[in-house]
Amino acid sequence: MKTEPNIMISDQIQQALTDQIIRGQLQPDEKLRQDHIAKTFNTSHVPVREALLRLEARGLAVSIPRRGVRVAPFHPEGILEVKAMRLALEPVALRHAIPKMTPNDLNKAKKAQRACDDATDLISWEKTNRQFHSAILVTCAMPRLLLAIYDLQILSARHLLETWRSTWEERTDRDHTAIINAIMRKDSDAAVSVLKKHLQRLG
Amino acid sequence: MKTEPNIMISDQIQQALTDQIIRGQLQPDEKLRQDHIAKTFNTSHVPVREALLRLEARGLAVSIPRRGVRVAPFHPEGILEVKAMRLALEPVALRHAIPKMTPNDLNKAKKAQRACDDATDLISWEKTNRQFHSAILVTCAMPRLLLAIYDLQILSARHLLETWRSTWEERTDRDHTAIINAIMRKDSDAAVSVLKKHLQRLG
DNA sequence: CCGGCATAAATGGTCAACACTAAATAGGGT
DNA sequence: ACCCTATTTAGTGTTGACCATTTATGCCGG
Repeated sequence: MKTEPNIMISDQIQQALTDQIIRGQLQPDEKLRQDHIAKTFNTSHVPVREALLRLEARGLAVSIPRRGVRVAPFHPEGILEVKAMRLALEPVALRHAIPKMTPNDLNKAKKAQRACDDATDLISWEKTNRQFHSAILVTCAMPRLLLAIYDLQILSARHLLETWRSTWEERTDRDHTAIINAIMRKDSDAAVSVLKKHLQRLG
Repeated sequence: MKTEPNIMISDQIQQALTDQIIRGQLQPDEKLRQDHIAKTFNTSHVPVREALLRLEARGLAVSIPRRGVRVAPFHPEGILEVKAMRLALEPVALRHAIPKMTPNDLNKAKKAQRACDDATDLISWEKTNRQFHSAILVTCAMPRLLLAIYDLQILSARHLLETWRSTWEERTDRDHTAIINAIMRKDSDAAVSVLKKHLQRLG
């Protein structure tokens, strides 16, 4: 009885690197050298290659063959693009999710909302915020769509943490409560419309 | 003077495998064993691993750690999901593309349209059809969005070739001409609306 | 004949060493 | 001093071997 998932080293490396990139510990355009990273994880550089490959696929890094991988830079157009894609995809997920939501699902969403409002620092707020946005969508049961949205949210998070690094203040998000309320009324149109406004406000 | 692109073996392997998966030469759920593939490409299995990893990220394969990679199966829900995502994303790209289109871009789109109508067999039609759908969107200049759409179109193509394997007949696509006409009038609303109907018809 | 167990083969993940390329450094001519 | 070229250095991409785990095979008792 020991079905541990993700024993693959490259997964752990990927996870660690995404965190570091999101939080700005690895800065845009910084070189990601395979054997250096390999040393810090006590592995060879092959699993690192795989992790970097996946980071690239997810838009967190850019690679030039034979010339190495770098942390993806911020382009204003890139941010706009991510926003446009979230604006297109998240409403689809939400519309599919709302009719399927059980009371249990709703409770989880409410819990995520509270955790988000209770956050006292920027990085824990960002994390709980992402969890809230996922919580209201998971019920749609569309794995590919959810994965795409997840990656876009990661990209947004990076931008968010960068721009609000020091200007963040504790607050309760009225949009979130409005969305929850609309979901409780099973009013998809209202929920989607609030979500759209909410997404447009960021950035 | 020899700037050959794609010097990485894994890229070639990835390309070859996507083609084979799309065309059904590799069937759903078929096992993709690393060193077998490696032998057919005269390489070791590490570049194959990388190719498979990317196939998985693009939704063409599924992998279970320590248990290997298989060609992604067809799920009806999966098809629906891809359709919903294209329906959400392609209109965004089209709306951004139309205002930026130069006469040159338009000509390329028309050329792609003609090539598509002139296709005499299913697989060449599928290819030109995809090229048409890309041609009307590239001008939006949103690389991440275009990449996402590209992958979704690949997924659609697989389903398309599978379902129409023998029931395909030569024809001219009226939707395509309607879209082109709307683009020529710079009528984004009309173009998007035709595109949506067009995408809904497939599947 | 069947099911379960032990053993063998196959396959996946990792590693250390190699080949080759691009960048860094040093040298030499003007 | 400067620019151009040679040589060193660092880093990427690939290989073949290695170990661990999974899957197939064969054996045994029932």
